[in-house]
Amino acid sequence: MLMSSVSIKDVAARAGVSPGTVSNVLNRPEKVAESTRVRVEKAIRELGFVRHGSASSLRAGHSRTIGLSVIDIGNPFFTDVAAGVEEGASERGYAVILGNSSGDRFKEERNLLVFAEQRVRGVLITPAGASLAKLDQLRERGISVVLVDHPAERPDQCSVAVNDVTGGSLAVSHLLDGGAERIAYVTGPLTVRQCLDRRIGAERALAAAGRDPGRALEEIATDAMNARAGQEAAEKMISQGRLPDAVFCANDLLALGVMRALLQAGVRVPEDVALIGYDDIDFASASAVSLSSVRQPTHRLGRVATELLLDECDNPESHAHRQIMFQPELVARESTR
Amino acid sequence: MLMSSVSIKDVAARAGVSPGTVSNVLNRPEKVAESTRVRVEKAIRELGFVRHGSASSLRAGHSRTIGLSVIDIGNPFFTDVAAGVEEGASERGYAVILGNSSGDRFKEERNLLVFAEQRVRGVLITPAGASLAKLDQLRERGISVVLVDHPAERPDQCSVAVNDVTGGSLAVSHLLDGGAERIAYVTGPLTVRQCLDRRIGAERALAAAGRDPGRALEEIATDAMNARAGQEAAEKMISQGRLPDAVFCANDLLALGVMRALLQAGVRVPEDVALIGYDDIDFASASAVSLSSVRQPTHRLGRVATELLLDECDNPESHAHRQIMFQPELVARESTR
DNA sequence: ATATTTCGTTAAAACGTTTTTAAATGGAGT
DNA sequence: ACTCCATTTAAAAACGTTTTAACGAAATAT
Repeated sequence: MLMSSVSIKDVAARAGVSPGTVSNVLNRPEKVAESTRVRVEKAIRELGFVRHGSASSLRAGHSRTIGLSVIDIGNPFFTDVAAGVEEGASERGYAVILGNSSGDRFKEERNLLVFAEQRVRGVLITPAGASLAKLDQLRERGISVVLVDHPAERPDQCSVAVNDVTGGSLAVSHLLDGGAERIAYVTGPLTVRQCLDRRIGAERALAAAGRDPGRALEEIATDAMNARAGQEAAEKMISQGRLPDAVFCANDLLALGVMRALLQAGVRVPEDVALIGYDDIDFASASAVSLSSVRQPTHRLGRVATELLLDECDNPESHAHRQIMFQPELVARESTR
Repeated sequence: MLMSSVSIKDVAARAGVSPGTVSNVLNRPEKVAESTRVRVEKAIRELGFVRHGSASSLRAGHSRTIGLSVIDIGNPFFTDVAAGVEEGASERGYAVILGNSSGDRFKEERNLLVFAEQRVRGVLITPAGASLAKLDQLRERGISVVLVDHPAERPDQCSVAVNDVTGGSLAVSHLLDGGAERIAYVTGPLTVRQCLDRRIGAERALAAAGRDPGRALEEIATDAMNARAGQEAAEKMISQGRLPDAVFCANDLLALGVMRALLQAGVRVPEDVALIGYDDIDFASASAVSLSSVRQPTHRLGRVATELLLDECDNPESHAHRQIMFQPELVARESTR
């Protein structure tokens, strides 16, 4: 039984070298003679030595952790992103500190504070509140930041996003192709950039088809972007008796909720009302009527963001800031046949 | 613009006190006089001081982070657990380091190593490999461990789980009530305890109904527990032309895959084949035919596990190890009508 | 008045690494 | 044998905090 902590000194003593040499074995193995290296490695194994990350990052000035702040860990979209991040980070030996902001600006700031205290190497964030100023404070502290699913406003920062205007256009063009006249847009708060951009895309598609966005598009904003909110929105539409020809939802969770409410009320999808969501989460194709959606390269989003971040951390001077914009893709299924 | 790092010394200088006093303000505010406290707090605010977590935990001997290792972050079951964990941890000022083992023993051990390096205060883990010995090594290092969704074998460790034997019984009894004669059990690897326990429960239900488990229950094991694996399993059943009356799946993801394959092949659910899953993930009720399932208190699982862990960390001597076992609950929907 | 306690504060020593500087070692060239 | 250089190791100084023991001053008791 190895008690509490065995330090680099114990390893050094056992291997008959100095602590500095052990450190070199750990961090610059090429600098140390083969024979001593194997001796040290043997001692490390025998003593079960584990490097003390705090001591290491205290002295080195930076840790091997990154912070990830997402808006809703319960949403498969963010889960996929998180999986991509975890994959990319762990491959390069970085640990991921997870923060869930729940779209709450206050919680988001608390996450950033925790990240700052932990002296994370960098932060990946899908910004929820207007905390862009806080992010600059992080940068001033030497913590790199990459925006995820949010295009950077300035050229001196990295970001990874998907073109939501295009996505909104794709969705609504598709509905128009199917013959829709009156379209409802069920969305989360319009302060959320994604929701706003997708609406802009929707309006462009309408305009391009010669329709008047003011008349053809009705907007129903909810306070959350989950299935419950979608269901409630649809129930309200139904009880008011003003059903549109088609519904475009700002994400799949909303759409699944809308679908549930419609089917329960005996409204046929897509015959009475066509329905399209956004994100193409795994479950979209398994729903009652398989759900048309707009697919985003979610996992890649997380992966690429992580690679960008770690590149910025590891090669600070050669690093060129990039704003990457992926393109979404229409996935037509039964709900818009 | 505040350059790099302002330390406790800078704060001390500004407030005209010693560094030790600043530390006291941070950690034992009651020990320091009101007047100096406000003076120090003012200096902290003005300088934008953020405590250096690494230095702090180096000296104090423990950090304010916990590690969470889950089997599949893409599975809503684990996502819910993770959300519960994040909630409980952040409320008490702890950061969560996320590790995804993907059911891979090797990745799991790598996660534990990262946790050990970060000197996390404790670890929450849904064990994937047979790394129980590794967990004892962590305990010897003074890192508390709470098993999540896995009952502890020994009384000196904490665990939080849901009774899977009961759950398996509930599911199969329900299928038998619906008139099923031949039942298929679509499961992940039987080395996964949950899968095994649920089968044991299934067999008990059969025995209790006077059936011969050897005849009435056919087992189809897959290598993963996601929708794709379920779909493939069902496709194989269909192509072999040996369809059972009912299918019990070890989780909802498998069940959704099975449902997709069945419906695509023109098999009616539940008329031709009844279907029940496990976990009652959000999407179960939104699927093509709403899915019957066995509900687990997922979010609570994560929350309670975190509370147990932090209690053990904060009150090491008064802490009593507990093995908490929740009871699952049957949720009957269309797929078993 | 002095002795004792209490309270608030400080100085200094850790914590376990990394990094820098200096020293030791050994081999080649003179 | 001697210098010179290259390679490898040793020693010591940081990094920013927490903590212990000691201290002075004020408050209370003798």
